[in-house]
Amino acid sequence: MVVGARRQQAAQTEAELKAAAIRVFERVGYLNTKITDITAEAGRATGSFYKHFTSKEKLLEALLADLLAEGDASAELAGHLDDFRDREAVRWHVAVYWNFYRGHRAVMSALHQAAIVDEEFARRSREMLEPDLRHIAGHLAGLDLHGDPLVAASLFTTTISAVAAAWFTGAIPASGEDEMIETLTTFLYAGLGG
Amino acid sequence: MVVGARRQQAAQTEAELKAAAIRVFERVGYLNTKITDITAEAGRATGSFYKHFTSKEKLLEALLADLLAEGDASAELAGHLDDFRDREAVRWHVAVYWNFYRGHRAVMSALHQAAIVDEEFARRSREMLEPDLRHIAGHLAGLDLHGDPLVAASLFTTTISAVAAAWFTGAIPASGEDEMIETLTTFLYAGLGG
DNA sequence: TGTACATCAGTGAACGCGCGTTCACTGATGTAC
DNA sequence: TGTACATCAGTGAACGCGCGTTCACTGATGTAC
Repeated sequence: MVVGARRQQAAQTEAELKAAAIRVFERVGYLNTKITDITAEAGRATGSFYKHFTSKEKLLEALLADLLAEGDASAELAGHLDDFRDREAVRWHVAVYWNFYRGHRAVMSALHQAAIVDEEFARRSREMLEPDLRHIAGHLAGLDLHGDPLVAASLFTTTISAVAAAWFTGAIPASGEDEMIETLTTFLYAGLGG
Repeated sequence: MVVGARRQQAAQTEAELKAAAIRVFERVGYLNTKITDITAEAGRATGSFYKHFTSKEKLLEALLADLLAEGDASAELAGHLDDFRDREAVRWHVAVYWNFYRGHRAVMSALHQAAIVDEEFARRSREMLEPDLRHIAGHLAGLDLHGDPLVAASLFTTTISAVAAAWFTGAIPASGEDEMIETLTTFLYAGLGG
C-alpha cells in the first residue's frame, strides 16, 4: 500500500500553486493578481485554489512562512561578522539583505502591498518578522547609539527595503547593484554612528 | 449680473470633494477608498463626483498638481542653504521634506499606493516630480559624488519618504520626530559623501 | 424690467461588469471485510 | 486477492456581491429679446 500517494499529489499541487502565484506576482504585482490568474498560470481549475488556501492573503502568509524558514537557514551560515563598528560587518549584512530581497522580490513586494491595504495583515507580518528585527538590533546593541536599537534596526531594514524596491522597479536611474550596496553601506555605517 | 455664480459653486463643490477625499484617504488609505466614500464624506450624491473627475485616479492627479504648486511656492522661501557639504544645509532640506510629508501624508501615501497598482500612473507621477528631483540633484552637483547626482537625489527622496511613511504608520517603534530628522540627516550627510 | 428658453451642477436609483466563492459532480486513491 | 464502499483532490459552471459608471430628472443660474 503506497500510503500518501494522494496526500503527496495534493502537496505537489499546493507547491505548484505557490510557484505560479510568485510568477504572477512578478508579472503584475500582488494587488493586481486575481485568484483565477494564479490557477490559470498553474494550469488548474479555479476551485482547486480553495482546496489549499482560504484566500489570497492566506496564500501570502504561507509564502512568508517559507521565506522565514529559508531566511533562518541562511542566517546560520558562516561568515557572520558581528561587530557593526566594523564597516565590513555592516557591508556584509547589507549585501545579505539585498541578495535576499533580490531572490524574493516578488514575495517581499507582495508583503509590502498586502500590508498597505490591510492593517491587520501588516500587524501580523510585522509580528512574524520581529525575531529578524531583534537579530539585527542585537548587532547594534554594542554600538553607542543615540536611541533604541530597535529603532535603528527598523531604519536599517526600512531603508534597504525601500531602496531595493525602488531600484528593482526602475524608479532609481540606472546604476549598478554593487554601487547601491556600497552606497547603502556608507549611509548606514555612518548613520548608525560607526 | 453676478457672472460665474454657478461656476463658482462648481469650483466650491470640487474643492469640497478634494478635501473630503483627503480625509477619507487618511482614514482608510487610497486603495481602500471607494468613490461613494468620498461623495458621502462630502455630503454629495454619487453622480456628482463624475461632473468633476473622470476617475479616482484623475482626482489624485489633481491633488498632485495642487501639491506641486504649493511645493514650488515654499521652495521660493528664504533660508535656502545650498551647499550640501554643509551639514546644516542637508538637515534643513531633510526637515523641509519631512514637514512637507507630514503636511501631506494622505496625498503622498496615496501617490505611492496608486503607483504600486498602476505602472502608467507611476511613470506619469515620476515625470511630474522630476523637476523637484533635479532641484535636489542640483544641490548635490557640487559634491564629490561617486556617481550620477540624480541617483543620489533619488536615494535622498526615497529614503526620507520610506522612513517618514514607516514612522507615520507606526511601523517604526516610538521615537521623536526630531530624532528621526537628526538620524536621517546623519545618514544622508555621510552617505552623500559629506 | 419681465418673460421664455437654454444650460448645467447636482441627484440618486438602476445597471452591469468583474471577480471571489460556492457547489454538485467526477474519478482516482484509500479502507474494510 | 477481490469486492463494495468511503474519502477526497480536482473540476468548472453558476451564483451573487460590491462597486464603478450611467442616465433621466430637477431646479437654479444664465441668456436672449
